[in-house]
Amino acid sequence: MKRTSIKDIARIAGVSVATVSYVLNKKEGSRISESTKEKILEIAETINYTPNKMAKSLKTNKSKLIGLILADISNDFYSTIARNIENAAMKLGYTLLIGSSDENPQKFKKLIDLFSEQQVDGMIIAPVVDSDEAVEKLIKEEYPVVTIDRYLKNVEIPGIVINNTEISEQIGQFLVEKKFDEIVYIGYDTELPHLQDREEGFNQCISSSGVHSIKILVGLENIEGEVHQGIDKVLKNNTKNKALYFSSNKLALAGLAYLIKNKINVPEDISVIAFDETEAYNLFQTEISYVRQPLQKMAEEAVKILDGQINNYIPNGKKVTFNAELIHKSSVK
Amino acid sequence: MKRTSIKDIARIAGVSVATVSYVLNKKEGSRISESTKEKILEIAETINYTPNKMAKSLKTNKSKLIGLILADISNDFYSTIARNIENAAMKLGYTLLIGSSDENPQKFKKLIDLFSEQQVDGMIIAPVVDSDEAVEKLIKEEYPVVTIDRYLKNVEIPGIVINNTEISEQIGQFLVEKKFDEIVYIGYDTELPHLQDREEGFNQCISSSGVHSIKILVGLENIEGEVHQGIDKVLKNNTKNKALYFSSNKLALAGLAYLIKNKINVPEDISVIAFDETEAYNLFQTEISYVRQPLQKMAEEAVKILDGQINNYIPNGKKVTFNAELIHKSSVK
DNA sequence: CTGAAAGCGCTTACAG
DNA sequence: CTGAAAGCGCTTACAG
Repeated sequence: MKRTSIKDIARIAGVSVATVSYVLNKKEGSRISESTKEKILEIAETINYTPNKMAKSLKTNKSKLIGLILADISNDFYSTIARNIENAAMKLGYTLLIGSSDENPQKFKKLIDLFSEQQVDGMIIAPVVDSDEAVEKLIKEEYPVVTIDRYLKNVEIPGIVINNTEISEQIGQFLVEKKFDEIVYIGYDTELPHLQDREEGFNQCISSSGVHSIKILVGLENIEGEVHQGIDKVLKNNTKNKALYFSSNKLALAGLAYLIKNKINVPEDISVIAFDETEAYNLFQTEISYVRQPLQKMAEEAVKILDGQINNYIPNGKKVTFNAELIHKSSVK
Repeated sequence: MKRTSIKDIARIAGVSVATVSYVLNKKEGSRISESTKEKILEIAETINYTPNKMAKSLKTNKSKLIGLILADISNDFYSTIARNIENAAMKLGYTLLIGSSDENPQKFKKLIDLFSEQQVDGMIIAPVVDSDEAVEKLIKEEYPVVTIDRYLKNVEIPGIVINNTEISEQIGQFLVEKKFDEIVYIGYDTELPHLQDREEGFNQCISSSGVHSIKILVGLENIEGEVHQGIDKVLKNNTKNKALYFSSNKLALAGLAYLIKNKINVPEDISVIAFDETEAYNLFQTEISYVRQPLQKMAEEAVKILDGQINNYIPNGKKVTFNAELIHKSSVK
């Protein structure tokens, strides 16, 4: 695999590499005669010239590469984000490097290092627990970076967030008004701020309502098992009207799978509401009420902000908040 | 964002860049005194040195970048492949560039061009219809490339395939033996060879069996609509025992959503079998019988072959066939 | 044990 | 209208 270079073209055309570079970059400033222009273009075509973006990057200090770090690209939620970011990035001429952190700070840091060594112009990241230091370093180096889905409590960094607390409060309020005897919050036992926000939003409105409520907080190692166990316990007690609020699509998937397997009817036996959208809901016997995040807009904004930082349009980006929306279906009685 | 270079280290340490390079690369050949070695490492640490892989690539002609082109990264099936490839690639020190073709040959070609300009060491691709020319060009340039999921009929190219024809034949055979009065194949109206193989495998065993069978072949523009329409038609006629064979997970998702929405019971009213695994099946009222592809092994092999090509271990890779497996659940009566 | 130098494939002021 | 030259950040034979 021998690649042709600007040099080859120059040699064949009998001109300098500078001339070839000018022609290939269509610079209007220094005009080259039509005849040599044509000749060069033709030669480039016939010898199958592919520009070496790395060499260009080295000189221009712009790679047109963006690094994307998510928790797990095989997760529906993140792959949808990835796809939307891909679209937005491609429109602006960026190519995407992707990596999954698996909620592991070491992996996360490794990806940041890899991406910066690879000279990406910027990164879009979903930071994990204990990644503050790694992200802070990036910020200190003035590396263009924007968060998505998540944020960090102690690091000032531009990013896309949603109204986690408020929407969760809304859900709580909605369930309270429905007069459930027991409202169950299913969430993660985690320090990720955006998830804590969801929990807190829920707490706030529940505690003031006096409705009986419990929480199932699961670890990352055995999500399905703990969700099943938790729901099991809930079902065993004798309260009449119960509602489950799953605070992520992964939890919802685990929970709904358990409900269907055990022939628990929704919403007759128990009501359900879930965070995030997934095509999987369509296979469930009842249409699931869920929280929709405007993922496309969020992705577009993330890329836009990042691009702004890269080109110094925005010297100091702030957080941009999008509003998630509660979509009412029939899974709540 | 000013990045530090080997030069900075050299200047501070009072040595040449060559020496720094040797130390940083831990070359044993030319030994540097322990004292300067330590000094250099220490300086690198304190000035927060990040090696510029692009500059290295330019010199060494190896980027440690792999390009991955799939149909749509937001699709469950492809994102699982992507994740497995990511894991395998990272293990070998590669970073992943990802792009979605959307079954569009122009986009596909665009991605190939982008990736080669970005100097990826090789590509793993799921070629689309009418991409023969673009792929052939790659092959002619001796560009390391391996296909996954799909293959091309008229281009010799190493790749990972599964036994599409045989497994589809098996499914047909299985359904025939179950004595269904009508067996419905739901597939794409497409020229993608691997999908044609599935159709053909089905055809072969059905035609010889004499069982009544019909095919619903849908276009890419309106998958859900056409699947719904097709199933609707099937349900309207009076044959008793019917079975649906969805030849991809996307088709299955569309079909199952329709069945559940219309309260058609599986397998009581109609039996179902589907290609590919997806977590979504877990939300369906009946456990779905499906074809499992060994995606992890396929991804690992793809990366291994590609790595082999990149390093010239394997001068001329062939296709590697994996066997898909029919997982029996309760969706077939 | 260490350095000077060439070169990877580009871009871009500058000179003519 | 075009070219010589410097330089981006590295690596690597070669010389000493």
